[in-house]
Amino acid sequence: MKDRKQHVIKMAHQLFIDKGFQATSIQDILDYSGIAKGTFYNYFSSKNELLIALFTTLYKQMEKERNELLIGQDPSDIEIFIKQMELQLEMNRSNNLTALFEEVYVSNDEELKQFIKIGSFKSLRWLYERFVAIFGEDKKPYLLDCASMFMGILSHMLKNYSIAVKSPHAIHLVVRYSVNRIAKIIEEVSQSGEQLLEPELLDAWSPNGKKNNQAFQQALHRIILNLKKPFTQNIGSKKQVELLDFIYEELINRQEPRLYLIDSVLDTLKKEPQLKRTAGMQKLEKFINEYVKNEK
Amino acid sequence: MKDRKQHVIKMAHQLFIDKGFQATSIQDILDYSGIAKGTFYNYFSSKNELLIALFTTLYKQMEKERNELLIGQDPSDIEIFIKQMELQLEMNRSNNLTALFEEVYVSNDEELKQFIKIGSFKSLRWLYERFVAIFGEDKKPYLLDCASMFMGILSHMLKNYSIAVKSPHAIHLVVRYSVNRIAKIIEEVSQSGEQLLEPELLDAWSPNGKKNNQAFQQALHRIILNLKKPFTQNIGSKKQVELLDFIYEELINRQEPRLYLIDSVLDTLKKEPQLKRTAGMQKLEKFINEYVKNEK
DNA sequence: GAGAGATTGTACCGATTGTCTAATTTGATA
DNA sequence: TATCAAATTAGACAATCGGTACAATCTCTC
Repeated sequence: MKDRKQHVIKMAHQLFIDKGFQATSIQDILDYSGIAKGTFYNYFSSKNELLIALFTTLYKQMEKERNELLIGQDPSDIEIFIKQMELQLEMNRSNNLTALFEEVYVSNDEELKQFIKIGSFKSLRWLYERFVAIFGEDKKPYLLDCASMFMGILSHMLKNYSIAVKSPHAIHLVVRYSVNRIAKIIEEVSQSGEQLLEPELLDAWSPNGKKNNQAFQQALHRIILNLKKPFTQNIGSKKQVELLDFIYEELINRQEPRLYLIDSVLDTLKKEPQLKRTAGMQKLEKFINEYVKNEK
Repeated sequence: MKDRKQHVIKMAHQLFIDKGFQATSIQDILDYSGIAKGTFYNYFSSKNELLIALFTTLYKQMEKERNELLIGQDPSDIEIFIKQMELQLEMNRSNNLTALFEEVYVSNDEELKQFIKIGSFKSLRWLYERFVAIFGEDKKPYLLDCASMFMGILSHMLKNYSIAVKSPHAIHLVVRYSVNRIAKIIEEVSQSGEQLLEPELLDAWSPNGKKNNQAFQQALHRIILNLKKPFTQNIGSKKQVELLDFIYEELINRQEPRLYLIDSVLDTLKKEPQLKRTAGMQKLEKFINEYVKNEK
């Protein structure tokens, strides 16, 4: 069951690499992975959901391998950092991730956009924290600027250099070049004192920012409690209570609430006669849209 | 007639800004600009063609205004350059150009992709030439690297700063910050001597670079003439001669040879018994790959 | 072997791009 | 002013796509 779903993801990934995301129709995926349409929509609620599932597996794998490079090593060793960057760029290349990203970045699906935005935010944060470890706490005020610039230098130089030179060492050369540049920039900005982005912004951007807010937690708790009421006496309604608790836990405790899961659970709950079209459910949806998805 | 077409472009532009390119259907454009579907397809062969027409007008306007800022001014004055960058970024912003670019960059339309690629290449070249004027001829070997890095720094910092701070001065601050950084980088790389991109690459990338080369034209002419030989006496073989002439014209006269067309014509020609697997055909293919596609 | 859940195949819906055509309007010329 | 070619219109139409619905079938577990 689980491996079958993974198999579909894998086959779709292959098609996306070959033809691109938009150009791959669902029928292509069905044919290529040998499943029926009904099965597909049993696994994923849409083509975008499949893409999110694909991204998630790739992200996790990348994070795992990237972190393994650090085990037992000195976090301030810049050579380790270079290896990490090379690993990530190499994975991007072999999975055609940059192309997929760009293709999807401006999609019409709000959920997908959010997902990508969170992904790029996370890698910016990771970069910032690595910079702190490498260049020292005293440079902190400038390191978010520098992380952002490093991303820009790296991506642009890699793109242009790859066009110019077909070399298997492109990634290696560009990473080293970019690291040399950013090291000098860090020296320079910490002398001139110029700064654009305060590192505190990371907390504000973080999905946790809102969640650490006391008012947020209380409001959510109140809403969920209210919705659970009709079920608390009825023993047969354990499932609904569990679903509501799940939403609460996911929003409060999970670093990155899986919005697609929450949406799915909301859908399930909305099918419940006792919740369908109630004011409480609408309030919950509006609340999530407002404070978690930052919409409306 | 002409102004009517321009009117459609203008209306579509408005819709693209409001809803995005993908999300705007042709029907939307028809309704909003009050024309019939037939008229639309009389003006543009597709929605992508319309987008290219829109980009073209915006490009021209941007180039015009940007160059006007230089009239009667010192080209090495960095303040003028800053004004030029601000102008371009401001136009990007007000026209939602960056979003449109990204949305379209990975489209499936080869022509559209080529168009965008040429656009970004042109602005890289412009930036390089401005840097030469500002930072001096002696820095030339490093200025293509720096132009590329400047683009990266600028776009990433602007994106992140705009997310962080809703300020009308965002563009102003980010441009100045980026210029300060790149100025120091130029000093630094010209001391360390590190280089990735040779400025000569600009000529190789340029559509005109190779084509203005006398040797290129003569060689191509010789190859094509050679291939036409078997057909010149036979009146029934007009088509093959026309196809060969087409390739020649397309490569020599067209600013951006439509490679997909040429490939298609080559395929057709290769099916011709008199050309199939001949040394001449192979020479032509190799020639095109080498001098036009910059491959192998 | 009975039954629940997963899977299949297929028909169907609505939206979209793009083609085609017959009828009508416009505009320049004689 | 009359004429006629070109431009424009309205809409039917085909093809494709994402997604829904559902009855029939298969698989696995108790």
